[in-house]
Amino acid sequence: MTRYSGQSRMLVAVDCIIFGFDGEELKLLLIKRGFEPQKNKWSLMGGFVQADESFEAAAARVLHKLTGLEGVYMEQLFAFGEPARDPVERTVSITYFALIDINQYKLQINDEYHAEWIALGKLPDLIFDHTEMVKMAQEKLRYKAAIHPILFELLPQKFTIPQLQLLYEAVYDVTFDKRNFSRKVLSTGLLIKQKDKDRLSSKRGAFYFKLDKRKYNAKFNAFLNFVTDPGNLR
Amino acid sequence: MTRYSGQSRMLVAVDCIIFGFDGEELKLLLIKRGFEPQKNKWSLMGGFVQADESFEAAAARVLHKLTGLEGVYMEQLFAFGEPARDPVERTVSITYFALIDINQYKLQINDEYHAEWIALGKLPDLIFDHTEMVKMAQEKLRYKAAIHPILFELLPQKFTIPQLQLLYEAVYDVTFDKRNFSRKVLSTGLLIKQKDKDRLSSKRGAFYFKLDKRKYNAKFNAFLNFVTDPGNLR
DNA sequence: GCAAAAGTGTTATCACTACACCCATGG
DNA sequence: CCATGGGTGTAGTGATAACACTTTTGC
Repeated sequence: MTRYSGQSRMLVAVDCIIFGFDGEELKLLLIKRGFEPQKNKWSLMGGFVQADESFEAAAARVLHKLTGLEGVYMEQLFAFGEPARDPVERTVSITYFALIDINQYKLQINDEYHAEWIALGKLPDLIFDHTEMVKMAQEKLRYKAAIHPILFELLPQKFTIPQLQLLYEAVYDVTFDKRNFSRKVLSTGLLIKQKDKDRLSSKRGAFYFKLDKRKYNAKFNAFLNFVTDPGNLR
Repeated sequence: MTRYSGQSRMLVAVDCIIFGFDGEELKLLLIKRGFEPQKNKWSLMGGFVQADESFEAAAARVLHKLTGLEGVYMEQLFAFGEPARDPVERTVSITYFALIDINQYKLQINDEYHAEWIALGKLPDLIFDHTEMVKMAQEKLRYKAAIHPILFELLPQKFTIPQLQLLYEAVYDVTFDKRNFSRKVLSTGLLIKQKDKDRLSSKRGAFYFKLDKRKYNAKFNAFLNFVTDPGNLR
């Protein structure tokens, strides 16, 4: 037996929802689509899965092609498969969301795509069902970050507690009490205080911290209940 | 433009991980695969996605064909796409997990498939990557049920609190204190006490409860923290 | 009348919230 | 010397966990 007979075959693509944080806002890395249909419309970065390629490999390849980065935090989000989602022909999209340190990709590695960081609050119309994908990715980010310490993936290796707080506040669109916030993060034991300070954002300067990678891996599942009511979870 | 050129097209299937609870154990509804390769090996119920069919529709169709049921709780689990996962030809599998009231399908609607309920602890070898799918489904069930009241989907409309407790204990493989358990479930306000009792499982009899459907929908996202440490979440 | 499961209440501990002041520094 | 953001402590409240006895009834 070499083939299943009488079944239809479809194109399979991956699309990447790439999050970054610039210290103020959550942003997405979007591109201008390079081919028809909808050429030059805003779009997620994506690509077709090759015949001998896994989804993860395809997503990593696509992300690398755009940013030059490897080893990025990525997670499968959802498989989109409405029959008419791509008007050209039936194409299934396996979506991945990625969290990257925005400082690792401020310069355009590859300007073939005209990529830009765009704040989540100011998204343009996107092609096909990409807006729905983004919405789902944002919900999943909120959901997951309430339970697991994934937001560190959006920060540089060395970061301050006020920076971390700004990030959580941007993700959930709330404000936290800084005393309670710092107590809570520090009580996880995931942070290692550094000797040096960030002197850019204040006169006094704020101590840098690093993630304790060992504990991060060990406690990834124990970091429950970070945000009490993260809104619309799913 | 009528086709994307130079890309390979793949078969797309859905596979259903169908959970049931018989009052003692969590079980899966498995079938004996009806065609080559691996004919007569244990397998999840699945089928190819048709040219004009969405994934959800395909999963619902497959579930209905096996059980005769409609309107079942289903959720997309994960897209499996390793190039060699099906030795015949490249086939992508979009998996769905379903929670059904086992009493709705005790009789074989369709014995074309030789379906059987098999306890999670006693699973046979399954074809392809179906064992991995089951493992992931079980993890997701634990994860999600710790946060949302989905386990009610596994019970009949009328159920008792001791039954519900047995279900949670089976899902997490732990035991709970019955006083704390009943206080906690009742405090959600999701349950409506009935006038009649279940007299089968004890001499005294236990009151039946029903789900308050309105509150269930409203509080679906507020049912956090049911289980304190549900083990390996992801 | 006894075995078997249902049902219920109290106390101690822990985690979370709210809230206000001092510190270090660059200008 | 003052404006700016960094850093810390306490008290009140609510949720959770541990724990034992009484009730009902079929046999």
